[in-house]
Amino acid sequence: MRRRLNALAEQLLETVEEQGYRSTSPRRAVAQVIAKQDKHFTAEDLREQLPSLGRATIFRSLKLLVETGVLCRVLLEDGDLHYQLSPQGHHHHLLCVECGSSQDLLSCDIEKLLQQTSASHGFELSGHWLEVYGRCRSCCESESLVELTAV
Amino acid sequence: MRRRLNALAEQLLETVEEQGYRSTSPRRAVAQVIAKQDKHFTAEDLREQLPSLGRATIFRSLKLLVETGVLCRVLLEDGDLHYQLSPQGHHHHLLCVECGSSQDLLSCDIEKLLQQTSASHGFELSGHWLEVYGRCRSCCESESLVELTAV
DNA sequence: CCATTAAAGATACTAAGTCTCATTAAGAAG
DNA sequence: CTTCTTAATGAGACTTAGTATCTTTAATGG
Repeated sequence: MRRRLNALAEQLLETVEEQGYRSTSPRRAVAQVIAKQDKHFTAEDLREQLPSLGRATIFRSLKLLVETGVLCRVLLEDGDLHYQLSPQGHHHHLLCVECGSSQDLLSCDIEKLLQQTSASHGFELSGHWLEVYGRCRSCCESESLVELTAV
Repeated sequence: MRRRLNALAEQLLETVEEQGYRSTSPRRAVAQVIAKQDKHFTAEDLREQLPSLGRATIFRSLKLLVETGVLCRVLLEDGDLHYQLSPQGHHHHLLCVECGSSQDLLSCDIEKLLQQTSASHGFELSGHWLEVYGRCRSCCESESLVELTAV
């Protein structure tokens, strides 16, 4: 009995199949669970939600999904690396240090700036990794709410 | 017999002492070896150069040195984290993907840009992590040399 | 010079990931 | 629908980076 996948999970699987990989039931399960995550996650998070899958399979799936561009890795402020769904192509993350949510920054305006800075150091730019930390709108708002209520 | 420390190693140690930590012989040894590194390194690199020190001591020293601001962690393109000597305060790295060398970028001009971008997403910026990858001047030059010689 | 206490060393443990190898199951072909 | 090939899985050993615990050692303040 092949469980019904939601639209997002189906899309992930398709991308994998398009690249010539098989659509197996462990991969369907992983896609399903990833589609449900509402923030960045670790391999261990998936494992807890998929106790019947082999540990290696989960790591292999994650690796595959990163390679196919479906997932990306996020660097947390403390140096931990987590995974999350990735919009196609180059992008950055606004990571909320309070609730852990993350927004994608699709337009990367720093490229020009980096290009100049690099060049002035005799450096031939080939890439960069940028993560931005702070507090998201809703965390900012809920704090003002607390302040108001406290008065 | 307290081995003579070079100036840089002495400086590292001083910073540690200033923060109220003891100047022990393992810490001197670690400082000495770190001062000699010409590029970013791992705990394992230190361990090979200091086989007589306990493993935990090396990790504890690294942690201490990062906390005191003497060292910083560098994110390589593949997600590996290495250590390297840190100029005081906020900075970024230009990492050469060919020879592994790294230059520090002390002026961080992206702050303003990030501030704007964040604000437009209702995001209250508190920090960022940026690594820049490419090829350093000398790697670029040695390639042109090869090309010239090949002709 | 001694007492206090931080730090070291040994070692077990955890977390994240890879490797090997025997078994299973996609999916292409008949 | 069955059969074949080969990719993928699962189990489990191994690796790498780091932490925790606990006993012993040694830095420094008095």
